[in-house]
Amino acid sequence: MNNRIQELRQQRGWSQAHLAETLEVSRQTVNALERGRYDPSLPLAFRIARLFDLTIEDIFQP
Amino acid sequence: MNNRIQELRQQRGWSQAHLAETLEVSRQTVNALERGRYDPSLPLAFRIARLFDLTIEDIFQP
DNA sequence: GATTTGTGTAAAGCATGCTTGACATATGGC
DNA sequence: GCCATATGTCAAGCATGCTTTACACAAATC
Repeated sequence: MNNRIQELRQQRGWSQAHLAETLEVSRQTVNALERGRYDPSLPLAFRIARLFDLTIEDIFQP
Repeated sequence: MNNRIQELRQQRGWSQAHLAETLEVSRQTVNALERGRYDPSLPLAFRIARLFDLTIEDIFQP
């Protein structure tokens, strides 16, 4: 599953660590998601979508 | 996380077993999701949303 | 009364999501 | 050169998602 997390994060000038704090996950989790190592849980996908003010469908492409 | 899976399934007159086959998961998984025992993975949430022709946000409420 | 269909649940096991701690590398400022 | 920041990765461990097998119960049909 592809996602636009890195693109959306960089648009805002945030580090992976800053995004991780905001989402209340570890920095390693943000890194793994951006690199496509695994998909987020549904609750985390909702937090990501809300943070960027987008829908889950806008950010994740199955 | 609440969801409308049971409502959407019953609107269509489907059994849990039929929905499970369509989604390519076990009947126990459908039952667990409807009863709120756990949330689906993001890929499964996408399959559910597509099947009912709705967005993930329409079906799942965090 | 026996059978079938639909639903709920439990146990055991494997796969995935997420954690902490640690280390490596690159880049930029001093 | 040294330090700080940012990123990538690994290992071990715990939590969650999903499977198969199995059993129980209710309602409908025969």
